[in-house]
Amino acid sequence: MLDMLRSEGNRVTTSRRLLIGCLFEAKGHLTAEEIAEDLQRRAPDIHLSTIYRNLDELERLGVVSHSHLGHGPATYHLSTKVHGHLVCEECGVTIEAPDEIFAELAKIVLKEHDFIIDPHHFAVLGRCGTCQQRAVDQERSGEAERASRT
Amino acid sequence: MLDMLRSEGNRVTTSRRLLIGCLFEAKGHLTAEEIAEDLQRRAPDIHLSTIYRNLDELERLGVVSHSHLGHGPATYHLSTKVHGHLVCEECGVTIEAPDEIFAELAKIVLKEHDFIIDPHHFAVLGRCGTCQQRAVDQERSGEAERASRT
DNA sequence: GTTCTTGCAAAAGCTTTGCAGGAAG
DNA sequence: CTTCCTGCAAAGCTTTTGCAAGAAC
Repeated sequence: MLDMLRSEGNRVTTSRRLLIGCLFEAKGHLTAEEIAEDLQRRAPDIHLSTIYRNLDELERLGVVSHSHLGHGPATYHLSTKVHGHLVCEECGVTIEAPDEIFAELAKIVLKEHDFIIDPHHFAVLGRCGTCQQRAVDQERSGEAERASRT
Repeated sequence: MLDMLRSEGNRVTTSRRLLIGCLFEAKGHLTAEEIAEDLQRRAPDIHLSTIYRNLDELERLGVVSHSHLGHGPATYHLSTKVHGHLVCEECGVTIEAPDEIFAELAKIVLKEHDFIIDPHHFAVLGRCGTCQQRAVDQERSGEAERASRT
């Protein structure tokens, strides 16, 4: 990947080496801020703006992608690690979903709208099982309360 | 809807009347800024922050929703008008999609992840037919150029 | 040496908040 | 007359940009 940078006329610098290392090791989804904290442990004066610039560059080269998992900052990861996300609007939990779940949607949308979906860029929001259950429970206790008042 | 506001202890004010009117007439997706321009034609000193506050309030009451159609500002509309969106990452065109296209995805996700999706909040990004075609054409002319150089 | 990168500071874009005066009920 | 709303100004958060000093090649 460093060679790839070089061959495009880009320089191989400390911040880029560390950034790429960080992305390789990363388990999940890192925001620019989180990446900054990580890199700054090894090189304290790497600046956030440098990280944004490097992420942009790597994204242009196609090796990095970002996703939006809800309101709040974007998250970055290697393009090789892309996958879909389900994010609960209530508690914010993020579920990583295999791409197969989008197969049918992709097919329909291509046929009906001549549109190729990229199901990774934006998460699919909704409500997780736990929060559904909580909503049901609250509904029930609300009913009980109303009943007890009569 | 004005009665609904009143019954919740909220006041019916000029800005709220105009805001609701604007949302009823609106064809598509309006950003807060666009709503502001519209209302200010009738009441020049309605402030953007007032609009944000009113939209939040109406959203809390469940009559307004917002969606994110890409990078850039959120768009607001009556909850009765929600629908899915396909947005081209390249040219930005927005296609309104009927909800049926999400039926299969919803079913799978519920079964596999006990998760109820809300397919309206975030658009589905991807590439529209026109931009696909353009990419193919460019690829072809690139090939031609490379060939002519040999 | 030339060109690309960086740190810093500042600004941009969208949205939220504190406050004091004003309107709705 | 009490409570809620509003305009304004300011700040918040994420991301981008201009610039001059510095590093990679």
